[in-house]
Amino acid sequence: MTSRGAGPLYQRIADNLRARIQSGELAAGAKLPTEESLTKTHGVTRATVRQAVQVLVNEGLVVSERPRGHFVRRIERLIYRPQKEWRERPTHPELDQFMDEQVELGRKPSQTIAVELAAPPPDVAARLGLAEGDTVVIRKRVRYLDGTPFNTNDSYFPLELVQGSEIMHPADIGRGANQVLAELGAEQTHAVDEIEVRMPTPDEASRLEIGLGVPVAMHRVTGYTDNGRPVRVVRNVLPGDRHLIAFERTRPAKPQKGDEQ
Amino acid sequence: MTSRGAGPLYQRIADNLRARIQSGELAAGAKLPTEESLTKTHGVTRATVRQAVQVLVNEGLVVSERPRGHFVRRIERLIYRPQKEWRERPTHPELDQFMDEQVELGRKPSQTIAVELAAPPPDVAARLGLAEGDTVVIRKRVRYLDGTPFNTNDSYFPLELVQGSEIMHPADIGRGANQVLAELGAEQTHAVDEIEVRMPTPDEASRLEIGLGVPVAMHRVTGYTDNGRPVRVVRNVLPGDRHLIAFERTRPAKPQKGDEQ
DNA sequence: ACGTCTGCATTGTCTAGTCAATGAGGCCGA
DNA sequence: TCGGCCTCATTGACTAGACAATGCAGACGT
Repeated sequence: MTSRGAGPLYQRIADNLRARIQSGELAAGAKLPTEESLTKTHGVTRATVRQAVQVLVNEGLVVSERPRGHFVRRIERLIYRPQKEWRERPTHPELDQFMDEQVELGRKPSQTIAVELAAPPPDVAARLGLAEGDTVVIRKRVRYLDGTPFNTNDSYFPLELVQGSEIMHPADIGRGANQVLAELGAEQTHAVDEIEVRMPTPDEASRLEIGLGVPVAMHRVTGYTDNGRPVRVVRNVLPGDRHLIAFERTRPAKPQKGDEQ
Repeated sequence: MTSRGAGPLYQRIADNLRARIQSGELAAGAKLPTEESLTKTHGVTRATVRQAVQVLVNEGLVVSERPRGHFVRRIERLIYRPQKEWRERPTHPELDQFMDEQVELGRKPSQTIAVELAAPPPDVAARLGLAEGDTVVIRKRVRYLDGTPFNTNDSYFPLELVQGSEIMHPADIGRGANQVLAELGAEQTHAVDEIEVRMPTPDEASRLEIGLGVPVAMHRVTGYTDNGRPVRVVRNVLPGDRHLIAFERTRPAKPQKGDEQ
């Protein structure tokens, strides 16, 4: 009745609001009508209105700021470049490439570092060629931008490889962990990147202050030496509303037919 | 009371179920207790139980198969390799690299193709250097595996570039769209890949039969010729529960310091 | 043996309310 | 002028129901 179109009432209300968001009538940051007022305009109970709004929250379009109201989510993605690891020398040696880039844009990065010894999770164990009972050194970092958490960066190293090295010290490594690995005779020259897309676990959601309706990308890097030995696994958790992953390719010398990938 | 630990009742119930899933007590494919039985074991009304289950659905851990019950989601990810575009010659020329790989694993791929002329969406217009009022040729594909939709692959070409070519014909291009572009004097030798992580739009969700709690990766490729002209944009929509994006890197000749990216 | 029909368990939708929690803004006193 | 307190609008959590929709299995009929 209010909207033509089929489906349950809460879907129609959600469709109506979604359309108004996409059309720009409700711009990013705008306040949605209160639940109370929606009950009047659509002639349903508050429970139904709440169900409608919940749909939009789960789509990541709307955030709730209790008790101020519901607002259209603002999304600003910063560019995240996996390839930079080997591309550019940081101008601020105490930060890595990602954060370095942000400094140049006038933002204030910071990070926390913790080091622990523990058994590796199954995916890491498999990639390092270890058993799940083995011990790895884990360097856990949370990176912040302007005071809010931005992403996490957890590195896993085989214990025997980095025992006693700077990697086990919970402070920033100015010259980079790759450099330390090289000094230990395990220079990383090859890497496999994997990206997995899913909803955050409750742990991740709280560590990164991720709201409802925001998925994450898990960017996992396995680093290998020249002779194919895996020497580190990094797991980056990137909230979807804050990152745009970008990389570049140039066609190899001898081209072959390729279709529309 | 039922579980120690704080928070609202529905959260505790959700936490309880989540723990049982992660511990393996409720394995992938297992049926959750019915809402009715959960009301009894936790001493709450059905509305509260439903709220708890909804949390798990939105986390992507649980699917509802009405009216059979709720089940622990099965996840199987296939490896998706953006770099393959230029790497390997397909053994089945009528399919592209991604599907080709699946044939080898004994799965049955198929696809639908539609071609239309329309104005480009803003992100595509920006990357092709066009105005939003211009016209582009859009080749829309949906790829299926064993009968269920797997991902979508929409290519955008400037109209003047491909006018009258095979690209405008809604059938498979055996030798690949890249080859056709080359024959038109616009050989693609460089590409920029971007990956955006978000919840699917309702359109995407229905086109790909994506359930609640499953995010997507939007993999956007902008292809350039030798002299830097953008000649195509491809938008791949990859449901997160079905894909693992993978690519490889080798360190360039002159190494520079890099930190733990 | 085979199709059809019917009942049923289970989830989906919706109503009508109550009370709690919380951020913001205004009021008031020092 | 400034800090603290109070009010209030709004969302969050929960109860107690009713009825609809739908796959499946078992009964039934041919």
